[in-house]
Amino acid sequence: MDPSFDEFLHVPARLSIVALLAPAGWVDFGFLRDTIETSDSALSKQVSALAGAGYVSVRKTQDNGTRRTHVQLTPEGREAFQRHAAALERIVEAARTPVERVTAPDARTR
Amino acid sequence: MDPSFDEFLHVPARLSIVALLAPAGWVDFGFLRDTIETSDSALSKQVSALAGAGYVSVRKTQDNGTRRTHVQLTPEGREAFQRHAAALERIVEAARTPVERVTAPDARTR
DNA sequence: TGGCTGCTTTCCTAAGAGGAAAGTAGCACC
DNA sequence: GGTGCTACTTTCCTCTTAGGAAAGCAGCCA
Repeated sequence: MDPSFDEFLHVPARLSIVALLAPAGWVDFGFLRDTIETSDSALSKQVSALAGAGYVSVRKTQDNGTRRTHVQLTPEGREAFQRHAAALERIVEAARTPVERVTAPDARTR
Repeated sequence: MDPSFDEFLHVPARLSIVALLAPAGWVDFGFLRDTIETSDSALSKQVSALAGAGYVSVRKTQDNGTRRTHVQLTPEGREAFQRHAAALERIVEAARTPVERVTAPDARTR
């Protein structure tokens, strides 16, 4: 398989997080959770996993009273996502290009 | 999540099979197995799964001596794939479009 | 009848995802 | 300074699923 196909990023939960982060800067946890419609625990685990992979960085802030956690893609995370996105586009694109080596089972078929 | 995002098709093993079938007609089992570099058993299971979902049809042929199994996308399989591919493109595209609602943790951060 | 090819099925193990609920850190409030 | 609250985080557990290995099977040839 295409080496830039990133199985780790490919899982839906992770793909949606990273895709949402890609065009943004720091995004807060609650917004992420509500937008991708997941639970605190599921999101927290995925964010840790992404942070562990070096794909996102996490920052805690305190704006008088409210404490929030923000997440941002790291440069490596962005690159990984771009590579994976490119791999996906190649797949989708290849799927549009008729290929040879098709063994048509014709006549004496059953 | 986008309703046309097809989790069943999204798994890499299935995605590669379907993407390979998309531009082709009948493709034979051995070619499929060698191209996507998987095992007989893994491929057989995925093909059954896809057939069970109505996404592919399977045909056995016998050309004097050699017996082969061929697989083809069904119209539903093709549509499902196109929908999923479109969902992927929307994700990748959305990732390029800057989004509002980004909570920037600036100054008093830590 | 036995062997071979080309899948198919079974058996098993291991990974991983997510729900539920308990845990925790920092701050506000009294 | 203890209590509560908010905003996550971690643990525990269960369930699903993928794939390797190997046994099974069907058709055909010799």
